[in-house]
Amino acid sequence: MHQPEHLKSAGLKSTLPRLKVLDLFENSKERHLSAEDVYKQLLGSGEDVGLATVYRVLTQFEQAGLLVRHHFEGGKSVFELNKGEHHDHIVCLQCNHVEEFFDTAIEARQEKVATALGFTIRDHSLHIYADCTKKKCPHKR
Amino acid sequence: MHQPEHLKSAGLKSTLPRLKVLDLFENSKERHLSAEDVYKQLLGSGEDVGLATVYRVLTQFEQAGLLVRHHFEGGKSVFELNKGEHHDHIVCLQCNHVEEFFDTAIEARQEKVATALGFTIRDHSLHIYADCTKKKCPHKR
DNA sequence: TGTGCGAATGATAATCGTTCTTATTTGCAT
DNA sequence: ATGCAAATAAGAACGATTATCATTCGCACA
Repeated sequence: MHQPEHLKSAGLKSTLPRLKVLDLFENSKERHLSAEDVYKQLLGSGEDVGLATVYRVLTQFEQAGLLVRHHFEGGKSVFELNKGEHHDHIVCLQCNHVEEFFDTAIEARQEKVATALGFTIRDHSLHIYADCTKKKCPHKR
Repeated sequence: MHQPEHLKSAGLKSTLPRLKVLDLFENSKERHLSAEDVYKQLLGSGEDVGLATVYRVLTQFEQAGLLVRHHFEGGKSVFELNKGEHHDHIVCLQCNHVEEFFDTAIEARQEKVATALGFTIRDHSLHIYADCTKKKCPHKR
């Protein structure tokens, strides 16, 4: 059920809080979770973790490449499992659900634009904030 | 020198702090300023404004459409004069200078992607974080 | 040109997300 | 089993931003 190997290969000890957090990301319905989300869900599951530990673990996982951090509007960081391939995000303004997408043309144009301006891209983020066109927003929050 | 009309047409009283802030954005070398930047520059010019007022004024100007707010990485909001036309940003990782660009192809693809996923775009932000390719970063900070 | 009132200000406290500190506990090699 | 470095939990501290509130100011009107 748990994957201590993931942690070990990342040079991290296999501790309870770390396993719990990893588990949460692998089994949670929402791919994108904030530190607060993680903390509350763990508390709700009867786990006894400190908020500070959650923040520390998330940051460590980010540095280890297990998680990716995003800065959406609203001031709080959001994390997701690192699937390896980059993608951008559409955030539903109704329910805050996050949809992922990847568009080769957009990626290519970004490179072109940056090069033309004399820059070498290190990172980028494209966030689209949008309304779901369906009558009732289908994404459960 | 000052433009009380701008304020009046926005439904805002023409007060000293507001005129000073507007002036700063119109005459400052850097187009992109944080609340702290504005506060320090005003203090440096001998003005006696409160930090709270700076935050209040910036938010009011944003709502009035005079300024646009951006959330770059680093946790603080950055503002710029609203020129009317949308554009995206490249942030220099060396000096934090912000360069603006607009690419029709990228904008079009975004619309296409969002529509395909069943969304109507309300807003979006594309931030490219990059290194300047010149030996010495030419942008003064 | 005063005068009054509601809006705007500045000082400071409060809030929010996040990080730091420290004493205690834990994983794990021995 | 045992020891020790690493990890933890609790709470203090932090930086950016917002709220509170008593005082001051802009401005319509007399």
